[in-house]
Amino acid sequence: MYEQFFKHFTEKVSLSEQEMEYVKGLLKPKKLRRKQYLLQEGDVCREIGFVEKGALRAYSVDEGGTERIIQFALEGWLIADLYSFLTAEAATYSIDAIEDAELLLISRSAHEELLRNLPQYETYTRLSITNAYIAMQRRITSIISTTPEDRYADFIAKYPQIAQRVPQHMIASYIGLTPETLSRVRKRMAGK
Amino acid sequence: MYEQFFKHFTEKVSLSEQEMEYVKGLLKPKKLRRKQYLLQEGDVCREIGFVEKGALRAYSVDEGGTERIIQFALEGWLIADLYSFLTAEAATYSIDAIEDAELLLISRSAHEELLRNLPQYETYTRLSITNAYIAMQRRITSIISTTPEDRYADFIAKYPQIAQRVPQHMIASYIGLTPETLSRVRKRMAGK
DNA sequence: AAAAAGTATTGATTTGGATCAAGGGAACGA
DNA sequence: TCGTTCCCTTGATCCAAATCAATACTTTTT
Repeated sequence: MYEQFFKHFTEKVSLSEQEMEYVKGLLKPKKLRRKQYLLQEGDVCREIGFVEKGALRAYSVDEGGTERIIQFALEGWLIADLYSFLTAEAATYSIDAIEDAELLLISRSAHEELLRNLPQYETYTRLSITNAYIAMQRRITSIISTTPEDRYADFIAKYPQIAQRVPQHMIASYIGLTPETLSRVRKRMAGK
Repeated sequence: MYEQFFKHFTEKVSLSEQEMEYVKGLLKPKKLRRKQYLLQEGDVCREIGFVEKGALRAYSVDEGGTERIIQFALEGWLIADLYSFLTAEAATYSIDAIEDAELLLISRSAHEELLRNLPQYETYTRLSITNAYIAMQRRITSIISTTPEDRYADFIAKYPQIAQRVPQHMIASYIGLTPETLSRVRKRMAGK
C-alpha cells in the first residue's frame, strides 16, 4: 500500500525507518472506484492525493459543458487543486478516477506538520513541484507552438503509459483538440 | 540594488541581518541593456535571475522563426530556464531584456550552498515555484478553454502592469495569438 | 536630422480545426 | 445476457483565426 510512495520519496531524499513510520501515520489510504470524485469543483481541496495505483484526472468544465483536462496522474504522481488546498478557497478543478485507484491522502494538517518536523518532506515537495513546473512549461510551449500532429506526438513520446490507459477523447482534451480532430490526426499520422 | 529581492524574500520567510548579508554575498548584480540576452537557446543556463528593475522575457523560436513567449518577468520575479539550470543541459528558451534591467543572479553553486546552509532559502524557493506552478496551471486552462477575447481579458486582469509596459505583439505571442488577431480582438472589445 | 527599425492597424483571402450529425462497435452494469 | 452507456470514426459544412500584404506612426539609432 505504501510502496510507490516511499519509492518515489526515497528517490529524492533519504528517510530512516522511524521517519518512514512517522510519515505513514500521517497518510490516509483511500480507494476510489472508477468515475468517483476525489474533489468536486466548488468544494475546498482538503488533501493532496498520492497515487499508489490507478489513474486520475483533474479537469474543469467550461460554460458549454466541455471538460478540459489539465492533469493526469498515474502511479507515483501527486494530484490536487493546489491553489484551493493552500488557500482553502473553492476549487476550480474537479478530480476523479479514470480507473479504480488507491490513494494516499495528505491532509492540510499533515502537510503542515510534515513541513514543520521533517526537512526531507519540504525537499520532497520542492523537488516534486519543480518537476511539475518544468513539465508544465513544456506543455505550454507545445500547446502554443506546434501543430496538432506535433502536440499529439509530443504527448505520446512523453507519456506512453497514459496514452495506453486513458480514452482518446481525454487525451484530445489534454492537448486542446476536439475528439474528432484527434481521430483525424491519428489517421493522417498512421499513413506515414 | 537589493531592495526588491529582500522585500520579496522576507514576505515569505524571515531573515536576520547576518543572514541577509550572507545571502547578499552570494548574489551577483548584473545590468542588462534592452534586447540584451541573459540566456541564449542552446547555451546552458548557469544562473537564476531575480529582477530588481526592468522587464524580461523567456521565449522559444519555432521553425518558422516565430517567437513564442513563455514567461515575462518584472520587478520581483525570478526568471531562468529551470530545466537547463538544474540539469546543465542546453537551454530550450532564450531570455532577453525588454527594457533595460537590473538583475541579481543566483549561480548554481550559490543556489546549492543556500539550499544547504539556509533553510529559509529552500522555503523561499519552494513557495516561489509553487506560486509559479499555480499561475501556470491557470494559464493552461485559459489557453485551452477560452476564446481569444477571454484570454486577453484574463491577461489584462491578471497582469495589468505587464500589459502597460510590453509591446502588444509580445502579449499576443504569450496568449497564443497572432498580432493581427489581437489587434482585432482589442478593436472588438473596445466597441463594448 | 535623417535613416532605420520596430509597432500597430486594417483589408482581402485562405484554411485548418470546430461543429453538427450519424453509425458501428466495445465495454460496462443491472 | 441484454440494454445502456461510452467511445471512436467518418462525412459535410462552417467559421474564426492565420496568413499575406500594404500603410502609417513611433521610437531608436547614427
